[in-house]
Amino acid sequence: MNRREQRREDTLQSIKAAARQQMAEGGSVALSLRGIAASMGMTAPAIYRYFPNRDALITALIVDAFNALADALIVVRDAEQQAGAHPFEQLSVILLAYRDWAVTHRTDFELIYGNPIPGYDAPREVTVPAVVRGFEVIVGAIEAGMHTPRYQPRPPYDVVPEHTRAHIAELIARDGYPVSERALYLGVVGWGQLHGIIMLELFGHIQSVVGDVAHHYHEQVRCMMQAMGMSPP
Amino acid sequence: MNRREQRREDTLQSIKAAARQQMAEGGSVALSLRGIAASMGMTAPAIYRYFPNRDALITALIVDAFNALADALIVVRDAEQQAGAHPFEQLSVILLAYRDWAVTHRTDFELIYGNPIPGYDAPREVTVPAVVRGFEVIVGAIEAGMHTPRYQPRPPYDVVPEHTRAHIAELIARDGYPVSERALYLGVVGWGQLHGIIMLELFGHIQSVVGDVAHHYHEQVRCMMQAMGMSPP
DNA sequence: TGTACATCAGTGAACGCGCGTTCACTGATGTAC
DNA sequence: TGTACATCAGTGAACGCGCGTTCACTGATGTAC
Repeated sequence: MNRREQRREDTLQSIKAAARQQMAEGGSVALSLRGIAASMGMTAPAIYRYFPNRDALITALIVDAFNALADALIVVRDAEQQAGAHPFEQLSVILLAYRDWAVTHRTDFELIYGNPIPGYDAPREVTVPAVVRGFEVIVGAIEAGMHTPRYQPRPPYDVVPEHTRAHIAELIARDGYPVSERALYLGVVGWGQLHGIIMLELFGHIQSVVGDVAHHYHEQVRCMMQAMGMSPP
Repeated sequence: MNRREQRREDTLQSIKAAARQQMAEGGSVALSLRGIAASMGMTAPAIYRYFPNRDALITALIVDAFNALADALIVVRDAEQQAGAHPFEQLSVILLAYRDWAVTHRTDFELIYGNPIPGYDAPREVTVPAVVRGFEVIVGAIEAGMHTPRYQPRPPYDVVPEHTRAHIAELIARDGYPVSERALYLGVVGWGQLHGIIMLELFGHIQSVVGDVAHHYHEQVRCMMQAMGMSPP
């Protein structure tokens, strides 16, 4: 990488950083090439040396966000593994990290899980693998924990509803996930439960009811795991 | 109401209908006074006879949406009550109606529960009572059911975590809700769980995992109620 | 090491567009006598 | 019932703004001999 390539890489990262800054201030719709360029002391057409158009920039931001979220989960998972934690302890910490990332990077989280940007269609072949990377961390911990004595199946989460089971089986076969149907099912059920709290928190609908949302979330992770039979030691 | 007043009322409703249509096509950010006027065959300044500015129109749309959602829940609640259904059956049907409204009025749902519109701040004194109206329907059914033998408290949802309990107690005292702490707690917990599924569905993140989302949601309502001790007859 | 040429990041002007909002106005609808 | 006046919905022109994108260009950086 010579000097020119280095500078190009630096500028590219600066553009994305400026874009994130812009989103932080006005939401994901506030993204504008002219605004980004202005905040960098450049002119708008310069951006076109780095991205063919606005949509390409948005796609890059989305992929970055999904990967950053997955990275954050992997980091804590690995740290827990190093420390010899039980998979269910890993899972608990991973789920807390999930919310943590969402609230500390709320703009990125809104970008990937909030309203789609009008006039922009995320190319699924690019985004789906990035989503899966993060989701696999959660499901992996569930799967690992299910093979230990601490997993005590408990109704109603001891069975996978037939209709959903059939669909999940297909998905596992098609994409070759190394997980059981039940682990994937419990993963998506748990994901849905916690995702709701995070969305309500991000958009300010739940604070007035529960007070400290971090506390409430932590409590719900605990309750959910208990209800699913992933009991504490 | 004379002819002029009638026409005024009609036009006002037409403006809001056109606004909803616009949102349906381009998301809540696509809302524009000029666009609305154009779709009605009017000129933009005419809108100012009905709303002092764009924000006032958005506020009206938000309040309408919250109320429409609450109305939808109340309608099914009342129908179930007429039919002599047990409060937990009412609750189940109410929760299904919640998702139903969200997917059939997805634009309105996004407007009230999705990304805030940049540059717009919803006046809380107007929106909060509208939110509460709907939430009360859910909590009311829980409260009623808790006084019947079909409620069998079940861990971990048999206790309200102390920190949250304190906050909820304050809220009940301040606003004078006619419900118990536990009913409100179970309400907000359940709301969070189901809200997540709806948001994931609306933004297309869950279909590829579970297949039929309506079916999955229905199943999760059942599981959640069972886990909370609101068992079937 | 020095020179000629190629590459390419960034500029500045321009395009056509849609936006919210204001203002002075026209013409229809309603009211008072 | 008819007339004079007030009310008010809607128009058309205009404002200043920011947007994505294009184009021909300048000048710095890198490469080949």
